[in-house]
Amino acid sequence: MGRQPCCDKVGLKKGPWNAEEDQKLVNFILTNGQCCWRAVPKLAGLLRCGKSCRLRWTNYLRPDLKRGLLSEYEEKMVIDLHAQLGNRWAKIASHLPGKTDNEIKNHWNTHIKKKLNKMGIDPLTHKPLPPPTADQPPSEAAAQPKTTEEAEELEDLLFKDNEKDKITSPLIESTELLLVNNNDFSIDEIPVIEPHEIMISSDDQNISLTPSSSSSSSSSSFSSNSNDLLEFSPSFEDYYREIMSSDIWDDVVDFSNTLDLLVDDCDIHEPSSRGVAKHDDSWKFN
DNA sequence: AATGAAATCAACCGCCACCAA
DNA sequence: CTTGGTGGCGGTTGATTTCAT
Repeated sequence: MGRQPCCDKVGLKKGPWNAEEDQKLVNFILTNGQCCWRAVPKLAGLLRCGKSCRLRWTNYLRPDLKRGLLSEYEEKMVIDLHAQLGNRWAKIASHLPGKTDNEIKNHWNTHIKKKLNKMGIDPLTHKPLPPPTADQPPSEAAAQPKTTEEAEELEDLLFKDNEKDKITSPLIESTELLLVNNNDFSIDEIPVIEPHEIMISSDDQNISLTPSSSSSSSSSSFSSNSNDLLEFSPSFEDYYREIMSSDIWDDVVDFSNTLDLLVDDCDIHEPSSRGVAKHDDSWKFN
């Protein structure tokens, strides 16, 4: 007698989601909110497991997701948080608005791990890897930094130099706090970024939202030294501030109405002819 | 252009924590 | 306290894409 499956898997669809399924799920959740994932597939008319629906929503369809690669300082945040928390991806993701645990986990495994290895840092312990022995000839994977550039990059990644490139983002201040008092700082004290402080990005442009009045005592304005940050149009900023200041997640129906407004103003590109809704195919707003 | 290798990432699986009965 | 249901998490898989030859 084995473990009872999370749901009746007979006749359930698996694998990649298509645009039609996405739409059904989004429509259902925007109309009814998130409740009882087990019941969602049936009520939404999906031949999916409830777990699969939850995962699809949280990792891909949620409107507050910020898709795309992690920015440089988000990557730094991940490294630093990982040093404190280990593989607690959900916890790490909670400090990076718009990013999912899955995304961060994937990014860690595919990019950051290699990067750290290349720089001679053990991604598990965040300590320098032992120098190669005779039995263990040097490999590229565990090489110590050789060039000045590599050493500088390493330094950047590990936040050793707080004075350099001082960034006034609330995100970075959180990390600086953590570094200044690394020994006794609890990661749970890192302030989760408030909605009005969120920086979101779309495909080709990043959207920088300047908080009207910052809740942070040390940061009165949001700015970044990153050149790819652009001020977004006031209309969107106003819109975004409006929806984020309302209790959208307590009352998803309200958000649905707001989204309708957005949809009215934006072109939604139909998913590509490919059956699988991958990345930007499903819901692309102009 | 063809092919195999490597990289990427969405999705699945199984375990665990929490909560209500 | 025990049990069953549910949601959430982290590890892993495997299909797809990209790169190298």
